[in-house]
Amino acid sequence: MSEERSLNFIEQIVEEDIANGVNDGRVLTRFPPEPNGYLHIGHAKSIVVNFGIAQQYNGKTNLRFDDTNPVTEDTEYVESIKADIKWLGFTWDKELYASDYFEQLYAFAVKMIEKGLAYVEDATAEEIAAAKGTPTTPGTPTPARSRSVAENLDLFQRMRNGEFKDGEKTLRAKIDLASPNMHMRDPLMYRIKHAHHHRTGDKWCIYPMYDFAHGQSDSIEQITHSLCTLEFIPHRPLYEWFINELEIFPSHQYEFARFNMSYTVMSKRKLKQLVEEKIVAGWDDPRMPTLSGLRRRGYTPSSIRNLCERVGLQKREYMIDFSLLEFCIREELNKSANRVMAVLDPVKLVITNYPADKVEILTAENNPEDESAGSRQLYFSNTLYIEREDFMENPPKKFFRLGPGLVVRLKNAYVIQGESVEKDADGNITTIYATYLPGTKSGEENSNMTVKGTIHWVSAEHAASAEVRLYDRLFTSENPGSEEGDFKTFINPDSLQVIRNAMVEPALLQASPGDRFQFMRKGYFTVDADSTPEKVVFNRTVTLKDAWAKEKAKS
RNA sequence: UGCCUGAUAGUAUAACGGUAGUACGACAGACUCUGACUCUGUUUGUCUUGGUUCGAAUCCAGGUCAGGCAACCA
Repeated sequence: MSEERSLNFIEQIVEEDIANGVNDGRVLTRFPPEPNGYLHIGHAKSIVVNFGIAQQYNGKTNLRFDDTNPVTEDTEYVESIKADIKWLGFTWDKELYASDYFEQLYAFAVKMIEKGLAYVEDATAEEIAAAKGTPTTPGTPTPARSRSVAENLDLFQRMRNGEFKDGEKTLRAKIDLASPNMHMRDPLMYRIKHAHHHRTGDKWCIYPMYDFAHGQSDSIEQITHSLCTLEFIPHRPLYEWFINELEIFPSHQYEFARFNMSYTVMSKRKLKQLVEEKIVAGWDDPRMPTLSGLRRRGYTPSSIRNLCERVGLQKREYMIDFSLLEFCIREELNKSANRVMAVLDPVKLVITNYPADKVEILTAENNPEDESAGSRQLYFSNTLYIEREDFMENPPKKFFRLGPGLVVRLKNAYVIQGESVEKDADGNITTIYATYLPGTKSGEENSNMTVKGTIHWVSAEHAASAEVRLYDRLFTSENPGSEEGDFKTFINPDSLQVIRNAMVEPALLQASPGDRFQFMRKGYFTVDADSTPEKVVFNRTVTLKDAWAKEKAKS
């Protein structure tokens, strides 16, 4: 067979661990989203990594919601996250919540206090920050740092009891105020929030911080390889310090570079802003990089998985070209999507030498890339709609379409020759007149005559009207998140164009939401959930590559 | 200024001391009843300076550049 794909650095670590009998060769990963927003394509990368590694090495993956901050989290997000993971094609072993461990985490905190490694702080956020020093100057202890174990135990119990207001007290680890790693300068373990939690309700008014919940949850679940993104590297010493001092199962953290893509933003905060300020229609707006948005746009789960795998896994930061995502979906849809004809910007074409009352039924193959896709029937008559841009009155040399005297093939039908046009008062073409060449119908004796161009069409009398939504990139800047100022100033004003009266093959009236088609010469489209029996709505997933557009752009 | 990461064509990735290869993009051409698909070809790269070695993208040292870290966010 072909040579093996080389192992990425995580696979190397896992294989080494298995070879050395670490955890008896057991592999258990976890995907730990915070339920405070919808999953995006960056999360897909993390899902593919975490679930993929486990699958590869006979392991399992837990889905664990990192729900330690009640004010931002909600069950709406829990449900969407679960749906998106399933859609991507992955199955988790256990569905878990960090909030399931609150009692255990509380006991861990008590243990830290008893060991003299945690204390209740009285200082405000500002005072704590000031006393932390700077990266180059050590911090200074607050008076609370020298409290007795007994007093800390009592105070922490009273924090839990609700005797203090938000922010009045915190629990801090007692580590090293002079550490060059700021995360080791007595980090917060617990804070007071009198807030309703989406799962524990009003049971708790103190909640653990990420650093005193994540690693401990990993350990409780006996996660073997805790895979996260680069920004958690400075947290690793703390992750290990807590596990070590708590003397609990030694999970290990490994970090990989997060997924970035050009012409979009990936931060949940920014995506949320787009939704809340109604710049997009919702989390599943087809322009959003969310999984629900990509789904509605027509992207397949396999195209997204494929993209994640192509990108690989490494520690250096990167920015993926939008064009790679487009390549992945085109590659798949080219093989699987049935071809149909849809005229997005219709202009009437009358064939003057074809009988006005005649209707022919022609046969068209559904997918030249897949014989098993079969064929369908098309109505042909003397009055058609063709694409306005497929006709030019004064065409340049390389224009292989219709014009006065120019010959072109109507896909699956006859060869025609352009004759004349009719215009309205403003000079816009209202009707194009042409003649057809008898015997040139697809399959007939003269059908092999060579013609430079082929255009798509629909029979005017038989066509159905449809709404088509053309999407383009949401931002005009390659990296809007890193630009100076408000990222919203780089919104692409033309990211959505709605066509209310496209003319399509009548059979498309029967299509269901989620169905995918190639509109010949135009792109790949999917049926939107907004469709009704009277009006089908199509979203453009991606255009076809367009050599003519490039040719035009040159001049 | 402290600590931590990292650096291979435009983008992304491979080569694990022995010919710098692949994909996407771009460009040129062939084919075409989709200016699609497919096929062929072209272009462009090891951050830098030293060192080790018969031999360095790879090992070592210095430098440069980029990113991260001083939330009661995760």
